[in-house]
Amino acid sequence: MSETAAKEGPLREAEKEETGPGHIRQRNRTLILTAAEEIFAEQGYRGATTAAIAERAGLPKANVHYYFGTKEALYRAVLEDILGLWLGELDRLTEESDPAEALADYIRAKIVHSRERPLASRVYANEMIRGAKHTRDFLKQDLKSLVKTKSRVLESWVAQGKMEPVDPVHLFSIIWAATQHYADFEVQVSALTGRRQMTAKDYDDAAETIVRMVLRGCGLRYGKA
Amino acid sequence: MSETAAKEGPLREAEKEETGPGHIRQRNRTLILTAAEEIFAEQGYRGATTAAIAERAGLPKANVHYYFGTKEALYRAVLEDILGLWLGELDRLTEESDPAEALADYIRAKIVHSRERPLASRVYANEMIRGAKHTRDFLKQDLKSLVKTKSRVLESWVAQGKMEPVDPVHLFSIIWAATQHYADFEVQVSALTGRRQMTAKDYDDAAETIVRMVLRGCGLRYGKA
DNA sequence: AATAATTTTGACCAGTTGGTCAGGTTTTGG
DNA sequence: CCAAAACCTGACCAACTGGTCAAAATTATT
Repeated sequence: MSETAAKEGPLREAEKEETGPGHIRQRNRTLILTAAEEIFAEQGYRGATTAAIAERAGLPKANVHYYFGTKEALYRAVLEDILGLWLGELDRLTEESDPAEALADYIRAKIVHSRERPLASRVYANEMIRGAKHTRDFLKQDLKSLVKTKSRVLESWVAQGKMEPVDPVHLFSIIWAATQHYADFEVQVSALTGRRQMTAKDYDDAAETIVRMVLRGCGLRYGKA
Repeated sequence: MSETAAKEGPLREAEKEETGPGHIRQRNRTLILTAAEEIFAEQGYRGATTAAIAERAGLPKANVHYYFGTKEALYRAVLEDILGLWLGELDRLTEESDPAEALADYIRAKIVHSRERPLASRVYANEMIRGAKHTRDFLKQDLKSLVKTKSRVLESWVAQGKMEPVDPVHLFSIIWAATQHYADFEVQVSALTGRRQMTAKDYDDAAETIVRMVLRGCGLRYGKA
């Protein structure tokens, strides 16, 4: 993991704090959540064991239960962390913005996400594959209404003559599928490129290919065509 | 599951046979493999239990071990079944064929696959997410060489002036991601459309949207643009 | 310093897991 | 019809599972 190196201030981030009430709670919860994301991503929900999570976090198993109670509660906490990241990313799609620019920015941002937080993507993918039992409400309420809102933005773009009509659900599905693929199926992509890991250029090329297909698919200009 | 109703002949399929040596083996192995695909898709490798597979197959657990030995061997058998399906689908991409037609056919065929065998897709997705520990050789040998072969087809299309250059790895990645998304993330797509399940029209619309983006992304004509 | 609140953790438990096996039943081939 | 091969399965096991708990250690508050 590359350091997100902001210049060291007196207190770079809240989590840098090492005294005060609740600081132990904060630190250990973060340790456990990070470890849990790794284990859930690698093993799935049922395959993940609280013992493995505890070991990865460097804490005794009983400590994990002290902070999160049950394995399911911990899983939900991990998912909520991830969904927090997911939402609010679509902000750049507004009626005023230029469709080509906004969509391209969004796709590139999603690819950055796949590169920087692949484990989060994998936990989410696992949750969907298994039927989204813990995420039903999020899907049917938050995500659905968000997509509905953004659909109106797309409609307004079409009405303004800025782009061709496209089914919004399928547009978003394709963008999400293509971008998250590089997190979830990284091992397959790496096998095909012949490299052990994907490089920064691989991710950039992926983003540009997706942008090109999506923009032209929406009747927008990209490159020479 | 919709019946693949071919007219009832005296022996519609080999598995219809009900006598002869090995017919019990054949029937039970199929029962177990089908059940295993379901359970592995729903629960992942570690989450699937041999007891659950046995119950779904309608057989005692010991019988599962009688035919497949270990859970891992059974999992490998399921994967091999699936990979058999995957390969050979790319046959329609040849130097002589028309790129737009061939790619569109391929995408539509993949979507049909997502609709008809979503469980297979989910088992495979799970395997990739978890690092492809049982599929390394397939990826690095069979799949890689297949993509290399098809890359040359794409190159020849470009050389013939039939299409613009596109990175083949990313092209296939996007096609696979987008098409398989409708199997793996069906619950998410359904939540967004507001229907409990995707309809035949949903799959058709999905396919057309993907075809449109891919063809235009490759500098090929689709629709009015 | 004394007390209260929080945190830590080894030991423990009941239920589940993949896998085994011996002794039985059924099917097959002659 | 009979012996051999194939098939079946209840009972069992050691390892592991999520979760509990009470006593101890640490940290916060007065």
